[in-house]
Amino acid sequence: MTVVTRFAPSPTGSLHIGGARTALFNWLYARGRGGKFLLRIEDTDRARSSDENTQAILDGLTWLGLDWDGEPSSQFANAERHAEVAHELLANGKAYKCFSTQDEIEAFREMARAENTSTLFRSPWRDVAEEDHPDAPYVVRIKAPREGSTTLHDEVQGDVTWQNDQLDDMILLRSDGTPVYMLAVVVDDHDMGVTHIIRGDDHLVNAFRQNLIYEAMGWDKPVLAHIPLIFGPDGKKLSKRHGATGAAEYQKMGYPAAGMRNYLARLGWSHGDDEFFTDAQAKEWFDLDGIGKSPARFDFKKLENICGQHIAASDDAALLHEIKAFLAVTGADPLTDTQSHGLLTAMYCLKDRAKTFPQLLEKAHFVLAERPLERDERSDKMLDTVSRGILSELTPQLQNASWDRDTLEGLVAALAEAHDTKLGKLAGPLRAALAGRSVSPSVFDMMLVIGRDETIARLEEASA
RNA sequence: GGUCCCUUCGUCUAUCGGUUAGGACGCCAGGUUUUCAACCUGGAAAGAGGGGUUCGAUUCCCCUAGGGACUGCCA
Repeated sequence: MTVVTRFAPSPTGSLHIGGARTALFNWLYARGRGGKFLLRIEDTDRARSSDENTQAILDGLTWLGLDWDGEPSSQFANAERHAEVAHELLANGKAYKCFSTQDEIEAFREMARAENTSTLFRSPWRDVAEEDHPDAPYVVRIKAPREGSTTLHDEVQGDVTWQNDQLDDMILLRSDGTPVYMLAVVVDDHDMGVTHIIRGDDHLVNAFRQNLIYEAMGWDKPVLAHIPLIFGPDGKKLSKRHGATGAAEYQKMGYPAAGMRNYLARLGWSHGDDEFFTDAQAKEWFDLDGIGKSPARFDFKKLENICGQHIAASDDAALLHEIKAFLAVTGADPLTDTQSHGLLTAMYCLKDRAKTFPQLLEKAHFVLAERPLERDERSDKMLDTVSRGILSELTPQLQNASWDRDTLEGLVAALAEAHDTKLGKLAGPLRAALAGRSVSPSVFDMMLVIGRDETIARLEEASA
């Protein structure tokens, strides 16, 4: 049997970080098994759904590298099919028409709340014969069993048992004939051939409601896996006050997608002691029984650490490509060809010192900037008269030196010795002259990257 | 309120009845060092509480506490 998973976001907002992880789990599960990963936009709430949000979700998934099979489907577009199923249920007596008005139901709930009794609405129309029906608007409700219990097996939560009298006769079709989410999900999942439903555990209770429809239609039930939610650093449900909740925000903060995938995968799932892994390993290792049952808190420190490892392990050209995309989403100026080329050349000494793209770019200033270099305050202080003098001695020596690391190191070391000081004392001013920043790669790496002419030009500029 | 789910170092987690309860991030101390980052060595740090079951419980069961989800003609 081919595995078919799906991610089914509702476009009432952009891609939430929790949703991103749900998508990731579904993607890993399908991709690791040669299965399909489908995307379904649950846009049946016409008032709150928007094309902009749908696009934002697609963009978020694309950024994360979670590619889906086929075209994303629209749940709203399947409304007729959903209604058809409801009518079939109506025809074979598994569902019924309920003429209770919303006001009546609300009045009942208020009373129930006041009396502290169950607010589950029991429709008086459940067993009323067709000929006694009024000519009035009605909703279609499913006939839920009121006795016994139902046990559902969940790959994460284990066996979960629910008393049937806790289930209400949920609405399938609204009084305007449109289908409701609970029906749409089941019909779509069935029609799309979904074999494994991996979703947030806020849907665990819904699984019992949806089970009613599977039972009534006699359909095969998919494997269930309800994964725990992600919390903010304070242990509360992740919300706006925690700062970044949308996937796009992480993209704008400059975290590499591979690092996000790795970190998000480790949040709630584990494979022994493995912390840092590639996509290929994640696909191979990912399994439902490795998913934990308790909610996990989001930890930026660990995210950064993992991201740093991924940046260091990345291919230079791929990194450049991703950095360009990062610049584009933040609205920064695109790199010129010269800058791109320089960044690529310098990548080897940049990528193992940064955890995010902004950090990498900061250290890349020496190769991105052009003369005259504007210096920050700290590096400006480095260039006092004494160090300027020493640097000016270096310039002529560089003129004919062989341009390799050993030679350059030797020259600077000798210069330091001549002035009865250490390399460490010279490195500061040298760095200031070459980068105009106090944070950068090794001074020798910088010289190697920008070359002899530019090095001399910058030194002359600094000692002028 | 009712129903359901969850609970190992600060955080993410390993353990599938017998371990000095392991790893990672973070933190602290020391080392290396050319800034940053990295690296090396060492260290502090956990089974929510209470009952059982068992020769033996972090592990199985129950209760309590805390947290969460659901309880819509939203998804």
